[in-house]
Amino acid sequence: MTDHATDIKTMLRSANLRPTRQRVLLAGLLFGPTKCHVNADLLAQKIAQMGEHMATATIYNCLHQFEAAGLLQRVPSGDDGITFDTNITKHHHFLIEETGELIDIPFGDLQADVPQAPTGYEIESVEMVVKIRKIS
Amino acid sequence: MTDHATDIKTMLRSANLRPTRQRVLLAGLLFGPTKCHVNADLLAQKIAQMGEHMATATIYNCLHQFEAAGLLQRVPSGDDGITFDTNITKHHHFLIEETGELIDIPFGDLQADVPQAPTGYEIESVEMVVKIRKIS
DNA sequence: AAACCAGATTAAAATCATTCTAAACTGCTT
DNA sequence: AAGCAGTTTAGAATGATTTTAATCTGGTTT
Repeated sequence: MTDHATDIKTMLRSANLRPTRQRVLLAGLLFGPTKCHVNADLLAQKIAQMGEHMATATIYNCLHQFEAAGLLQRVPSGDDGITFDTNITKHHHFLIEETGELIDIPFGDLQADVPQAPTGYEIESVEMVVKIRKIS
Repeated sequence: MTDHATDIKTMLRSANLRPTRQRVLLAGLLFGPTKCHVNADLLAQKIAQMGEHMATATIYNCLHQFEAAGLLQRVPSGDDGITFDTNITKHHHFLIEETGELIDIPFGDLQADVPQAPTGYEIESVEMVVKIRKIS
């Protein structure tokens, strides 16, 4: 077994997720060196390209489990369904209007003064989306 | 006809929307003095409470037309469908995690330094959502 | 290494908000 | 009063996500 596969299994076990064939395959696609924004459909396509198969429900299950384990973050998306981000550091996003594509904004580039939460509430997260469009 | 109804018809005409019975009814619910966050379902309920009826498609049609006319803004919502805001001034939102309820944050309370858009793109909007939850 | 079982995967059906369709209606102009 | 473009409508369609209930599998115990 490659070191990479070992790392992934270790990561999954640390998250209290049994390293099943399906979770290892998905984690391999998601947790490489390159950060990316994905949805269930895109992953299904990649899996199909590899000649593999996975039930749609399994893809959703795994994504939600990875999210619960803090390995993924949900990000806002234009209109189309649920999008996850493998970059779990604090950052914001450009959203290209025409295509729905997301681009990370490093956190340092976008400082915001957050107001006090209403009495009795605590702030959970601050998420900024800067919608942009091609200059015509 | 009341002045209020006249105002609404004028508003609709200014937006190049014929003041049909349905649009006047919806506009009456939406464009009162109190700003609010609504979705199609909530409006259907209010209409039912008034003893009126309107096709679901009509509610969606009108909301999209009002949005296109700049009378409404779309706002991010937890998970549940499309939400519109009758407050069309620049402002951000608290989102209560447990309930999905939105609370306006006056723009002045939340200043952000927005980074330059990628080359060839222009900034369309900046939208910030501060997720909060009840202190346990 | 066989048995076992909680947890995982699966195909297919269900859900449900939103959109589409195409037929009937209505505000406005003539 | 007639005519027409624009509206509304009920009901069907869509499509992403979730549920279901049966089957399978990783890991532990014997």
